[in-house]
Amino acid sequence: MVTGFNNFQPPPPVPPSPRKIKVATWNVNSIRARLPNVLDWLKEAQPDVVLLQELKCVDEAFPRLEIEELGYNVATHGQKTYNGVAILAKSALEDVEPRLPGGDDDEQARYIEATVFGKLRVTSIYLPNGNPLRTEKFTYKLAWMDRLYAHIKRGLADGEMRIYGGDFNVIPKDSDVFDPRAFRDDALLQPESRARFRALLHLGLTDAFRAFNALPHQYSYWDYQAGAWQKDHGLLIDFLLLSAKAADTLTNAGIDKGPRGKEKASDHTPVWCEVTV
DNA sequence: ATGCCAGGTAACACCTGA
Repeated sequence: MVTGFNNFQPPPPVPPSPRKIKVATWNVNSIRARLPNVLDWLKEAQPDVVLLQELKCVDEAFPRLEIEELGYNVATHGQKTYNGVAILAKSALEDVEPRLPGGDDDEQARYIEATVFGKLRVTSIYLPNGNPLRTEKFTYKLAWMDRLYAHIKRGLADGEMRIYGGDFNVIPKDSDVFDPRAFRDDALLQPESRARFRALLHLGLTDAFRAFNALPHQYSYWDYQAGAWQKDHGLLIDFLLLSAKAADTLTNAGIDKGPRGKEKASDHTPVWCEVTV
């Protein structure tokens, strides 16, 4: 409506415009051995949130300063020699929770979650490998997956934006491995492991990569041995699983194979997605 | 059937990984 000269009102403060952010997961196989590769990739790929696994060091030994220098806040849950997970974010990290409930005597550092960008709950998961079969390692894997299922089911009840990312150590389908026969007796391919992974998806989670890429034989891990990388003998075992509210904003996802081809590479490569917060 | 390769720890061999 046209009004007089003196009716001008300043526009209301511009609401913080929706921000598209890149979230990635990467099993680095020792953060100290991988630090140059990780720093190079952070500068190049510019992710806003990074879920790391297999730090292989205690919290005090994590190269916090070098990563903070690139503009990230850091939350770690490490332990000596094995496992260890972290969250990096170009926002505050709120309500950091370093444990998966239900394992009172579980000393393995395989889980950390935090809220980033004030509204997105992210989790870095290093799911147990479970090999060899018919040992307590496999039963531990399945029990851990049962704990994860219960925790995610509770978490999804509030309908908020959540991303559960990490190394799930499950090959969901035969076409997610170069040769399923070679893994017939491997914990990653067992029906019990696969059923539990499917059950997570059936809670209503969206596999970010698979929302954009249905091709078979797309991998996130290649063994160091037997020229697996050169022959593209890989596995798809790293995932970003999004709650419905997060998936509603999902605009892209992919696997960044660049880091796997570098000198001193991790055996895993980053999986990423873009969401809006 | 086993080692292959890589990292960590500890000690110059062994464990774990997937």
